[in-house]
Amino acid sequence: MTPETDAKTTKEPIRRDPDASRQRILAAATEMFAEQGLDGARVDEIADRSGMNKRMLYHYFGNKEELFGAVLEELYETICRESAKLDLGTGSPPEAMQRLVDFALNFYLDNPHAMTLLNNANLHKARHLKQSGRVRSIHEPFEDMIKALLDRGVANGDFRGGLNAARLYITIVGLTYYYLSNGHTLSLVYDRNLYDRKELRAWREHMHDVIARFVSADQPAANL
Amino acid sequence: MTPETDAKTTKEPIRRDPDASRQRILAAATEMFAEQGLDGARVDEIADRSGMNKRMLYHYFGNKEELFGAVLEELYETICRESAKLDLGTGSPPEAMQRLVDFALNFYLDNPHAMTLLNNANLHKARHLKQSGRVRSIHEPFEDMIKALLDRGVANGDFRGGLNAARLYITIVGLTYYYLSNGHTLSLVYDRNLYDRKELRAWREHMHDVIARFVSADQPAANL
DNA sequence: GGCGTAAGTAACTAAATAGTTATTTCAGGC
DNA sequence: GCCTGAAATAACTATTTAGTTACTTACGCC
Repeated sequence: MTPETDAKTTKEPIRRDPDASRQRILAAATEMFAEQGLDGARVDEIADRSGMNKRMLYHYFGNKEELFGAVLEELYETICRESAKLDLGTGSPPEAMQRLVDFALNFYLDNPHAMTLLNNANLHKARHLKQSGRVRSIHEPFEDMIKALLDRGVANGDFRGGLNAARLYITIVGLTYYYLSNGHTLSLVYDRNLYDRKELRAWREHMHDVIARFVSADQPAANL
Repeated sequence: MTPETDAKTTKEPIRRDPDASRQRILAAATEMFAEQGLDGARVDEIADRSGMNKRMLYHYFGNKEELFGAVLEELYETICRESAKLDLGTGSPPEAMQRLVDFALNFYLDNPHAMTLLNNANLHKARHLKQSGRVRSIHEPFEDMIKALLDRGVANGDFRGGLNAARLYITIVGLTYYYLSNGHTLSLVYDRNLYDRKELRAWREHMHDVIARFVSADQPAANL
């Protein structure tokens, strides 16, 4: 017999890396919860996909629900990190507004996970996020950036006054989110694939149009 | 002993009513699926809530998935039935457009079930609806009604030309749906209750504003 | 009025599932 | 170098769950 037949002697020591392990579980959980929802996701499969033992999942996160909460928190951090990259202070206000619209659309196109996760959070009335408290503070800088853009546009004469940053943002994301998140049922209703390139490009232009008309300074009425 | 002690003699015959039974199961299932999602809903609880034996659920609908499909089909029928009540042919075009916006908002306010059900349908890429085929034809008359309104508005000089009915409708519902469906997480982000009366009234007005500006005929530019 | 079929019931089952137990193995501080 | 606590494993369990089986009961038709 070769020495290899004895498992104990051949097995090299298992390298430990708590941070990486936690991250791998979180990544696998994000994927699973996004695909199947909170109730549809299986703890055993999350463990399998992460390559970790199921026990570790309980070790790091407590239970399935708390793991879901951790996934949601990480999602908000990602949204925050991505939106921080956006610079709305340069370029003309209308052009910066276009970039804001594109940012929202691109973000949800690149992170389709985000929508199913948020839908699940809302199905459960956001109770997994309520204890976190960080959600609000994470959003604030972004809100401020939009306010500054609106102010700049008004000063410039491009935008009308009295616009509300929060409502504007909800409007932009609403147009993005509903189209992408409900695209499967909408594609059935309208009998065409709303996810194909052409349709997406048309929707992007449509969003630009809706938002531009909404924020633009009122045209001076003729002959008054 | 009174005759009542013998269960057999006291028990009055169980009245049978297949249509009503089917309907009661469907109603209970709609409620459960809306509250908990497809995977979160429990077949036993649907049976309990409907007051029917679980076996009947399989008798009428085959299995849990097909039951969910039936719930979704009924939902589309409800949407169709409700939208048929809407008359967009009377009143001025801008006023009729306001009624269309109000209709969408009121519908989802009155049927919050609809959103969680549709979200679940989309989580599963609408596969429960794909065989149904009826979805598209159900929507058509509504689409035609919006087209007619747009034509009327253009003829009138109230609306600009070249507007697309489907895109307009997706826009209106998008604004409604995202606000209501993601209201729990949004309420956390903005630290106020988006479902309260005042906020809802403000959002309704905001929607009117966005849509009015989107469809309105371009103001004639001054001095040209 | 009786007979076949559809409506309805209760008790069961096999598989799946979240969470545990008991135990071993590594890593870093002293 | 050894000792303690954290990291990791495998096997287990108590429930839950979708779906069934075997049976009974009402209804409509002739």
